[in-house]
Amino acid sequence: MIHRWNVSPKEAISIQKSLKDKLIFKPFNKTPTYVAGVDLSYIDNKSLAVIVVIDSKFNVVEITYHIDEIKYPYIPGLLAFREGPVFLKAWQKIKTNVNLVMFDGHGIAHPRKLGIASHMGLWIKKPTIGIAKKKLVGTYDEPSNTKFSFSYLWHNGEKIGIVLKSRENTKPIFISPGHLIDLDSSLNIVKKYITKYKLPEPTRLAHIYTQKLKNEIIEKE
DNA sequence: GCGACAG
DNA sequence: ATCTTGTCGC
Repeated sequence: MIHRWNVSPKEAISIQKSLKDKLIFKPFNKTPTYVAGVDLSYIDNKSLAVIVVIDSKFNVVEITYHIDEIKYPYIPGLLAFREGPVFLKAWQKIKTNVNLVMFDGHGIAHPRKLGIASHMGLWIKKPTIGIAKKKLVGTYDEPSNTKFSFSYLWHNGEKIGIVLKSRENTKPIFISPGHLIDLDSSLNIVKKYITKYKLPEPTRLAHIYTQKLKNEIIEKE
């Protein structure tokens, strides 16, 4: 336990400010054997977290999930306080030795440099990367319409992420390091997991399974 | 005060 | 995230 989750928005913000300095950024050049993707969906008053683990050939080797009551509202900048607890419970069920985790949301591309990917990285002590579909903070130039062309996301005078055109004729994705990895390594790893779709396989598959599981649960009620 | 605002 | 069918365009 690093801290409590049942906190007010003000307390949450102070927690983020104190955790930010614990982040570590370093090169990650090895080829990961197992990479996990995380995504959530909502059913009535419950949230469903799904973790998909794939190997280097993009084969799914493990899937775990956890359903819990929604205990925190969605507040921009405090996403981890809404989705973090559910993810952590699903994470406890993972048996595979995961080498890196990709999250739906930002890493350090956050007002206090502690988006959900960074925050969760501190909890699980694993390299993490944030993959977001929209920016939260920062400015950038629109990358050209060519696969893998990119530009940097800047905030307060520093490079906090990469805006990548992962596929032609599609809005770019925002990549930022979470924990135990740096910006350049994050881009290289993510590119390796992009096939013909907008999102890298870990996150893309997690999203598919979270929707699939959700529908299976809905028809049974 | 106004606009922005991950999922 | 979620409510929701077809439709335009690469």
